Amino acid sequence: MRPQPCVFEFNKLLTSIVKMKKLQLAVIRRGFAANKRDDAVFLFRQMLRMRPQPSVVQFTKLLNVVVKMKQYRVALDVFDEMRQSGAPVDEYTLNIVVNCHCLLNRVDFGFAILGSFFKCGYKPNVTTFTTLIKGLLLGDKVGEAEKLFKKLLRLKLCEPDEVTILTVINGLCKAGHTLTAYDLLRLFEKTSFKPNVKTYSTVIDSLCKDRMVDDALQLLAKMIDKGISPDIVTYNSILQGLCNFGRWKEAKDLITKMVDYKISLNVITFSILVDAFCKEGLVKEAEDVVEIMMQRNISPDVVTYTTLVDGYSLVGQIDKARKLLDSMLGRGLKPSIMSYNSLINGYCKKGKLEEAWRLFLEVPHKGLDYDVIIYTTMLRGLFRAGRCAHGLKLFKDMQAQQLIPNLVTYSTLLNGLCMNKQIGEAFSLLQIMEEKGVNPDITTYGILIHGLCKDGKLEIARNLFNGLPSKGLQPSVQIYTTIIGSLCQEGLTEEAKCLFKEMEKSGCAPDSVTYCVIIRGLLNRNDLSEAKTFLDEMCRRGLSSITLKP
DNA sequence: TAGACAGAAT
Repeated sequence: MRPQPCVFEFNKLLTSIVKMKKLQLAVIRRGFAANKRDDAVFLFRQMLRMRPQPSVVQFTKLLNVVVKMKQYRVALDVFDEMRQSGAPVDEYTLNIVVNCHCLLNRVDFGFAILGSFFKCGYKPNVTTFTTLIKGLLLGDKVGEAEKLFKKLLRLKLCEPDEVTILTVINGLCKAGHTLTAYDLLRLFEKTSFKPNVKTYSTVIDSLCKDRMVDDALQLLAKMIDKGISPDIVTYNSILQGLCNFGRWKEAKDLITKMVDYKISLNVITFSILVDAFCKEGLVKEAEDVVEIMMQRNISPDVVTYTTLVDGYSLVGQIDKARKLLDSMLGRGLKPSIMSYNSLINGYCKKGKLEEAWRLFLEVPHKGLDYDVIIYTTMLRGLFRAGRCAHGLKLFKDMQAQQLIPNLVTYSTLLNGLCMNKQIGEAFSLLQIMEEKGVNPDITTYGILIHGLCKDGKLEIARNLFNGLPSKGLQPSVQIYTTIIGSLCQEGLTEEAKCLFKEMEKSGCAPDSVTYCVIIRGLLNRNDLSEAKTFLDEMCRRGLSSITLKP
């Protein structure tokens, strides 16, 4: 097996900054990656003992390695020990610390470090303030970020640079304020803070992700007008936007254009295409894309293969999914937690629960940490197989592991309970989730309504349904369809027809399933003419009619 | 201190 990233990083650090043979041996003999915090602290203490003492640059490098491994908490622990032991600290070290606090969503602690700057005789610089702005936006504190930015200009605390501008725009986008970011970008165009290609690409990407692909295309035209050439990142964002909304012809044309403009397609470009084909269930085409990229000497990465594993799982080709995942190690790639999730999901869908469970238990032995999603996948699998007690135990286990169940986890669990006719338990759980501050959404209510209807508790389902508007929720097509179907089953076709009309009036367009459900209900009551009216209406609307059993 | 690719709920 190849070295894991953390061991690799530490070894790089050792060879680059710690030249003492004895220390290297000690560290290697001890074995890395047993505990990231301990390893970092151990290395740091060894450095403290070295004579001559390593410089501040070397201590800072150690911190940087820990940060690159995304172990922000560990980096802060090491920093605390550094200070207590009187290790040298400079403005670079302090900026790293500010960044860690921000990435841990504690921008307040980040601001507190400003005091340390002054105490140590340093001045916070443009990096410090840019990092703090990033931290504020990470916590969706848009107003405070704006205030800080203006303060920098007013008090001339530092000169914002290209990174500052990008950080502000990117922070707004990632906090879900794409249109604010867009307006600000247009505003910056008119000032001396000219946005660069990265800044334009960020907004283009965010517009695409927010379903505003046409606006993204317009912004692309505008940046070209201003003489800023889009690069591979810009095009990849647009490509993904087009693929996500089924605009295949434009996606194909974009690729042609990229080739014409001599933009070299990279592993991400191809991964986007693999993903697009897989989501459509076209795994053969996805395989072809992988083949083409290899012919071009572009190696598929963990994401490319994981996407394909997910594609195979989606279409039920579980053996191919397994083989591909197993082949990753041989190719020098370490499957991620997402790779395992996709495969576990595939096994669960195939009903191969034992295999899924075996794989789930293997996760820690692969050097990976469990996350909320993989637990949710496994929970779904267990409940689907009717193993409720096991599922509930796993739900407890995940919380014992400090993993906080989210809306999807609770909804999955509610569905599992409902499908196993444990309606009472489902409602108790609903109360628990609300107490924990997880607010049910329309999907959650859909699950409960569906469960109640399936269990013949139409009255309770209707009450829940009627209460949706007061919760600020608009019933979905599926929910209307569920209730209409249930009414039909009870022979209440008149009521079903009323609800159908009500649904249309509320602006919720019935789909082919809704039509089929009501047509079947009418046929069962031998109301042939009424059924024909609905059938004609359905065809008139261009909805494909799925087979209707007479 | 800088932008683009993958996983869970009816």
